[in-house]
Amino acid sequence: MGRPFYITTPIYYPNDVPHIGHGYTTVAADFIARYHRLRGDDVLFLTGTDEHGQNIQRRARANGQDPQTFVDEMEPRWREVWRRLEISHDDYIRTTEPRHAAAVTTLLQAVHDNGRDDIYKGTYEGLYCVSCEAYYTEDELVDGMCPIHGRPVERMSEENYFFRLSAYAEPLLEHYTANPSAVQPEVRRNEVLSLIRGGLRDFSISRTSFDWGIPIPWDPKHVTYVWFDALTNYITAAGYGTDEERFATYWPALHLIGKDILRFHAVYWPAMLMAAGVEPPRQVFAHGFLTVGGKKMSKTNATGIHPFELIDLVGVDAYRYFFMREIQFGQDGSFSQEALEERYHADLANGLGNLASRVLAMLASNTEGAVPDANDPAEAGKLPALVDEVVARYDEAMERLSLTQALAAVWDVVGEANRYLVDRAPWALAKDPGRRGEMEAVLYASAEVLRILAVLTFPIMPAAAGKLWVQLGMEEPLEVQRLPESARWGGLKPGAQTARGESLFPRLEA
RNA sequence: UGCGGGGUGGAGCAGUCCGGUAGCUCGCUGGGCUCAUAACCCAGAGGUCGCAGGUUCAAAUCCUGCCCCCGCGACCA
Repeated sequence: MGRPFYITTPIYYPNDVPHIGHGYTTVAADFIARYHRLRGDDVLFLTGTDEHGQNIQRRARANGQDPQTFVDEMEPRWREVWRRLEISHDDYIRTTEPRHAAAVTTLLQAVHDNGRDDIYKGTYEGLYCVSCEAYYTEDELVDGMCPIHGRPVERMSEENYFFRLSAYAEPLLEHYTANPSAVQPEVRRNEVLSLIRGGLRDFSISRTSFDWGIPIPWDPKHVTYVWFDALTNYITAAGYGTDEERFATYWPALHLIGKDILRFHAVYWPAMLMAAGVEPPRQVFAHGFLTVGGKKMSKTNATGIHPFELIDLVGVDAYRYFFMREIQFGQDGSFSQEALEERYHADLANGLGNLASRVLAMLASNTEGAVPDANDPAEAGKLPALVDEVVARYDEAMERLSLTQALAAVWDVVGEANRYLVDRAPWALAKDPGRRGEMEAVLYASAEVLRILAVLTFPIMPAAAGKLWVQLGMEEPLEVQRLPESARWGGLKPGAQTARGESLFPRLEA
């Protein structure tokens, strides 16, 4: 097994409707995970659902269901989305699983017992609706009334356990000073540092006002509240509290998140782990948000687009490619169907797809589809050197999570391959029997570059890369290819039988 | 009011940290090619880098002030 690499997405709320924002995070994580597998790393890629809390309990009740039945019914919609987006997670966690209760219990107990009194009893105050048996925040109220029952809420207080976050400002600052890459990109790191310097308040980690959650081990009248439950999923899946060997192998993780939950991942979470004597995450990377029509995507302004709408339009490969290529990973970016279609045509149909089409067509008409025995890098123009350089740039960009740059590098090869064809004009060479050898060398180089492109695009476009791989007559599965070996010039075997097959990216009909 | 992001050719963006010929994609104009998904290749037009000062031999890039747009302060990536 190779070097361990653990990557996570946030866990999603079962009752949310999946939209392209959720898809964005998860596709990015999948791209990174697949890339690391291509490098030969021992990857653990985790996603899942966050199924506890008063919100779930409230909604289940409104549905006349018990919470477990409710989440059991809602949760499969998420797996369906991930299945259609070709998400290759190795593990899928539901916070209602027994292994998660075990990890949360172990973590809480470890913090509780750390000898520094980091968990203590305090009083929580809030606005309470007796009918819902739940607290609301000021903003959730409608005209000062409970949004569900329309009845007045009461200011109530209850005893809660609190986590002494305030004690961790210094340790966190030290950690982030010693590990500048632990929060990225740079803007987010600065944000976190100023947040910490601005002072940290202890936060409440338990509730007695509802019971849909994991009991506090030393005081089971209390259930664990939000963050101590949700964030812990990342170590649960790595084996914390159940499989120490697995945990030692994979932890610490790279957490991919949206910038909205930065504070919890970069402040609360590492502090919780420090308090329990567990190593903080290796890196928290917060990407930007998608905007639609200049506005942040949200349910309220009806800009929440379901991934299936777009998959049906351009296919899953183009879907995945578009978001990673169009939007500088880490920054906000706008989505529009026009941009999606434009990039589909420019990069995929006219770019890679058409390149494959012209090369395979020339092989079909000139060598009956067989790869000519004519590997001669000297006849391959700039391609072999460019491929080497691009693979290096690709690696370097992926390491920095500059996903957009990594893809741009790969498309430099597509551009050069198209120029190479015009330059060497194999269709003209084919008319001159005396230049048969030269034509074969050019066709070999053209097909070889396609083979390498299939390897490089596999992490972002697994289905299309696989199709191209088969069209090139490759026998070994694409899944077992490894970088950098598989990107070395000359891997295409003479005599292999290529086939034109269907277009990789047919033009969209207007 | 507070915090954060942004204002660069028609559109969308990179470059700003570590000053020194303003770059990419799309679109547009002209030409080439005809293997290919009316695709591909070449050339060209088009920008006083939000505004005003300042520092400097030199500023999109550093400093000061101002204007405009957007997001956050919601258990929505």
